[in-house]
Amino acid sequence: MTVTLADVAARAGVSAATVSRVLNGNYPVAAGTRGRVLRAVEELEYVVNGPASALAAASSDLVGILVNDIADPFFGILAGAVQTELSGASGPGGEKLAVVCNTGGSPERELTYLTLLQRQRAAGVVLTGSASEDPAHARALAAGLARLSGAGTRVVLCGRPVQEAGAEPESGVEPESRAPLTALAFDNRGGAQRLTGHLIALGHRRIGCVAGPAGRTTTAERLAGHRAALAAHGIEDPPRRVVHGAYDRGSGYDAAVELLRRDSELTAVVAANDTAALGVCAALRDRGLRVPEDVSVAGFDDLPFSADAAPALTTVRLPLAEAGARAGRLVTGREERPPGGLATLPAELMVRGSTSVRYP
Amino acid sequence: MTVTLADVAARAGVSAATVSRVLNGNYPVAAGTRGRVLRAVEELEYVVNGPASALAAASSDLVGILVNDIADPFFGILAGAVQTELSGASGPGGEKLAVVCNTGGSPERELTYLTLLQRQRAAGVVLTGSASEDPAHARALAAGLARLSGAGTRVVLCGRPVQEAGAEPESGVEPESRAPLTALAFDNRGGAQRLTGHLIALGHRRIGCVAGPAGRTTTAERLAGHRAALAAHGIEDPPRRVVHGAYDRGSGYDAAVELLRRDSELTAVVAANDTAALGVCAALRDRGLRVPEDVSVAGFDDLPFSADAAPALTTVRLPLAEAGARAGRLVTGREERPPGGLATLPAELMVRGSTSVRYP
DNA sequence: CTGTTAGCGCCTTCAG
DNA sequence: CTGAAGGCGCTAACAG
Repeated sequence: MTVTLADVAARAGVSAATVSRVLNGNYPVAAGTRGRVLRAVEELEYVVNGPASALAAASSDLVGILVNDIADPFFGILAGAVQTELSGASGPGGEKLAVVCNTGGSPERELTYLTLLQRQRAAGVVLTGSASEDPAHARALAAGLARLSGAGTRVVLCGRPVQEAGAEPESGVEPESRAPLTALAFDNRGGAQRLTGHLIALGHRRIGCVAGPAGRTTTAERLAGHRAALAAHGIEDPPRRVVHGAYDRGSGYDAAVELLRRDSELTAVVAANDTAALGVCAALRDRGLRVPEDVSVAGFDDLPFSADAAPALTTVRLPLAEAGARAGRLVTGREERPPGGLATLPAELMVRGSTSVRYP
Repeated sequence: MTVTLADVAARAGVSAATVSRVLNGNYPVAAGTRGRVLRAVEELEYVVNGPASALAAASSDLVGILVNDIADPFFGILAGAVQTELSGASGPGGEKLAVVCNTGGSPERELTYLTLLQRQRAAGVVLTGSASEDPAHARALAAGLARLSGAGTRVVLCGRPVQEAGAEPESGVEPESRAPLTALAFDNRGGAQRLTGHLIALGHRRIGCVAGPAGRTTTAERLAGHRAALAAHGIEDPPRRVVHGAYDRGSGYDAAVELLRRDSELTAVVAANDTAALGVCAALRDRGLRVPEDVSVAGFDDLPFSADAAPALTTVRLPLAEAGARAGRLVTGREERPPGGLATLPAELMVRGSTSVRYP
């Protein structure tokens, strides 16, 4: 019914082995033979059976990309950049397919997807975004990644701390068989510190913080940077100035309302990301406060729409496209892993209209 | 080395077939036996070999999603919604994996991905976004989709016209073997017509149009709606009032500059989508024109950030999440296909601050 | 309910 | 440079 390698071989008057060789181009074949085979492929509209070759060759051309939420441009940009590099991978193994897995930030789903990808014998996996800080999950994740590595899958962390990278699940495992992890981290801490430092320089002292979801590494890193800036200037930082929330507009809105309820004298707010920052702005406006005249607001990530918000958002730019592209090259083995397996990508302060000197 | 079904069977003291049966849960197995098998699976950390089972069962659990650009929230939302439904597919075949393919709007890449997905024996494919209007590509695409359908892959068009749906590549093909295509279309034409109608009702007569990329179905549909509204009111529509461009901010900016160069008396501009509309706004601002006092601007799609732009964008809301979710259910066979295989989703006019009555 | 028996379609030594 | 043969790991009839 469906045409197979054997059909092509018969049509071309050669053996199946020869057809396989011209198709994979990994072995010398006479030009004439190759031509006949290729013609037969065309005529029969033959399409390789991926599962069959994956089984025989013990390798597939799937690459998994784990993201919190593909609808969020932060991850969309990252995933798109990875994907672009995958399709450019004409080298060893040719075109790879990107399997995008939405974890929704759930550690359980993260593990589930890791297993699913291992089941597919994925050639590589890129984990993006923040990780859970829960030790049990960190351990389970490290074990899962070790199993993948052990199976020959390349693992790249992108925009994640390296906590997993160092995990050594079992001694006694032959090191050669384990591809080492590679990590691309963002300088969240430094970026946050510069951002809050910028607000302090503008005269702000009562700075509210809409932190990201609790228990996640990215949240912790950015919060640490924020606090470091405050501490460096001897500014007190009572716990009531920090509210945790998700990375969406509604959370930003609610968090801002809560922060104002706790302290109506705030003159600035740093948000978990740009989307939340827009929610903060909306909440302020709804309460009759102007941005930045009454309250300065800052975001994080510098997503494309941030420059078009009104006022344009002061934020911290993360090199998402570069990070994704690099992760894509690393996971396909087209780029050498950085020394130590870890590279930190810069976070650049972008000063725009949503922050200004404190007026009162 | 790597643990197989046979290992699990040995450990549990049963045959490989039995292990397969408990794992797939598609055949009765005694509770006790099942327990022993499951324990063995745990102990051995056994993970099914996807390619092997796909080969034997002649089916995989991969679903392809073709998008123009996953970094664009329009597609991110769509893809995310599809994906969410896939992981909820615990029914027949269980969890499906989403393979996201960025075509960049290139018909060639579209065909390439279709072949790649056919090679993987994908369980289904969802094609999103606009299609090329070129007849040759339309034909090639129809042929490709027919091949997929013929191989048992479910095909769903989402936010696409049905031109492909009717294609009959070869007579003589047994109809039963071809799963029929299903299409979910947006009412682009109606939405555009209402949008331009809204501007006309506000007194605008010289309305510039930043249309999407030329030669694409979505562009054509929206432009047709725009023109229908103008025609309905007897407003002339010289060609110079329309400029084509991509769906990004820069294109919107450039197009606006060009439109103003051609006619500095414009009082309104409708853009290809929200992102381009923000570019239009930026261009107007840079030339000292206020939105909406001097020029009204409208977008399309109603992406999340549109409400936070300044001024908030008047636009047309497309039910992206609903469409994606439905496509996900259709492609996994969890929802009946609509009568005739085609459903049209409504496009709702959202009036906000970026459009106002024409101030002469 | 469970074991046995054949392949699924391709890759990969090993000869020639 | 090409062909023949075996097996990758699993599923799907058949028997029992």
